[in-house]
Amino acid sequence: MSVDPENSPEPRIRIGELSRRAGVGVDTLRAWERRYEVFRPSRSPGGFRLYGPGDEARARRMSELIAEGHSTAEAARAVVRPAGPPAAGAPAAEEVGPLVEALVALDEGTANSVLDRVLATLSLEQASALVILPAMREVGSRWSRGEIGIAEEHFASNLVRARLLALTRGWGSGGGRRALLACPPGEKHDLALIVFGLALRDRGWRVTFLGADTPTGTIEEAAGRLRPEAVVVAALSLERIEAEAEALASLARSQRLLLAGPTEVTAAARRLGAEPLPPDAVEGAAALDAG
Amino acid sequence: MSVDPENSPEPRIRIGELSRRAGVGVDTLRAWERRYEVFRPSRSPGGFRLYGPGDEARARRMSELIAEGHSTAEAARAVVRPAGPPAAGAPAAEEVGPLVEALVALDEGTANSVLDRVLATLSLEQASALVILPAMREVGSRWSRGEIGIAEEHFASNLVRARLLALTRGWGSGGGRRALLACPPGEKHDLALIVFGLALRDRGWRVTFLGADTPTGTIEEAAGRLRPEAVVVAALSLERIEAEAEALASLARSQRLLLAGPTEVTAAARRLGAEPLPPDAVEGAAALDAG
DNA sequence: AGACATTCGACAAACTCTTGACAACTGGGA
DNA sequence: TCCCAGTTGTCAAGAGTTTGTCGAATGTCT
Repeated sequence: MSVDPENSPEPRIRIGELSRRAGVGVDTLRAWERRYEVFRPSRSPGGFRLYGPGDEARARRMSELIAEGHSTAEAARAVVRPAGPPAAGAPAAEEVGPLVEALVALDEGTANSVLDRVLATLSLEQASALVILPAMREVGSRWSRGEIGIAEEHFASNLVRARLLALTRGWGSGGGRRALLACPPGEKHDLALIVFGLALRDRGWRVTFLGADTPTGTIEEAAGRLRPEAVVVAALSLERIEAEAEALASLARSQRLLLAGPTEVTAAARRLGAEPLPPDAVEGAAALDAG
Repeated sequence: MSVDPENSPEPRIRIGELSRRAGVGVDTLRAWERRYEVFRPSRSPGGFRLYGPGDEARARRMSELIAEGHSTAEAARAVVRPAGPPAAGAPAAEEVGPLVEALVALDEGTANSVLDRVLATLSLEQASALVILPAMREVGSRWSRGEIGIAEEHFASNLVRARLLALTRGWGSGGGRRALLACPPGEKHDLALIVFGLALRDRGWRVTFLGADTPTGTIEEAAGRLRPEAVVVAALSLERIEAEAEALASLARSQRLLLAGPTEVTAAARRLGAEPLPPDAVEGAAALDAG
């Protein structure tokens, strides 16, 4: 799952500017590309390299790793590899703090560069599981502790939602198995559900997304028309499920229904005739795909 | 919105005046037009270029992007939403129907291709005003007539929101005047507000977006911290405003508050100490920028 | 009349391209 | 300790690209 910078509205930069921003010489940048394929810049009509948003992050990360004593080849391997378990957990977790700080400070620029770096370094699934969703959970708990206002929570959700939704182009097309995704009435947190959808998409599924706050009856109607292989309903709090228990049970009789969310939510699944999904969105997608 | 700049009552200026206002040489302006089609000025009977209000913003934004280190060509790519055939009003309106049909059929592929075509043909402002927002209004009214369910409405909002949010990258950065945008509690339709924010961004503003369903008190807190030049609150129904009348009036005492929405909403503005904005999102942005 | 505009072609400064090379450094092995 | 091989940042040369600016001849506006 990669974003191609060609069609991005974001203007690209040439090698000199990248050099200034990242603090790496132009010759070095070209050498890294030639020798390790760290970058794959697009080209201007005349052949000039044009770098996208993630490239500055990659160059910075290279410098960082080299400064920490790794060889250039090693750094390149760490930066270029889309997914890599070795030692990816620790450094990724370090991004959570800065991301949270930027979000609660309503600082769009910083938040976006952290996200650029994270999405450039990690696979989408890792980025979501290790950084983005933990950061949003932290924002949520700061709000429930009264440390920040709803404004900050809204700002953070909207910014992160924008980044994630940008990756959803075409997730409803193709020939794979189809899943219908929605949050029950009253549930406004759809970020984890988006991540879930993206993870499913990566596994070849077709995703139809109804989003937050969707009445159970209309989920059932839509399911009747689309005939998905699975209907996934996600909620953060048990109340939303309890309030709709009857309608969900009815839905479960006509569709394969899966419940996602914290353990108290999924615990209610069997009683309603639904299947529980692991609390982690990415794990959940894997489980659904496997089952 | 001034769809057809030819007939707009807006003052039209010649190249020298634009050069002075935007701080860009006349030769440079002509070169940008010739080489990148950044402008499409109309002409006087004698052949003089006549520029509209958006052109100054475009020129300014070009300078800004170039100062940030982007090449002129890339700045141009980011600034031009390739304007389609002149007088594109009629053909554009023809896209509304197919878009609505695709959306209510939960057909992501078709909906996205219509949007692709529309965004490739028209400026963002035209696409919003002539196609996207009308289509969403049509979806909304079909729902209120009971012809479609909330599922379709949700699907449509989410798909369109994803496309629009993808264009918001960086709208909070830069050096322009800052605006704080939010919908009042209970108001869930933020699409027009996003369009409004994008139109402001095109005019050089910085946008901080709190989104749907934001308590007035937290708007006030955020405004206290960000000190924006304008706070814009948008609602589709008067009820949302009335329910928050007192809080909004209080907000209007400490901030420059503008109300956007249908006429019955903006009619309530003056009573609350706020300023009304035109119902059309793009016109509204132009008005705020001009005032 | 005089300020302001138009087009077209052209130029030069700043930047970037590729290829190939080289010197400084590293980490062993003899 | 010396030497070798691999690694890596930097440089050079010559060609090509990008882009602001200019000149010249001509036309428009008030």
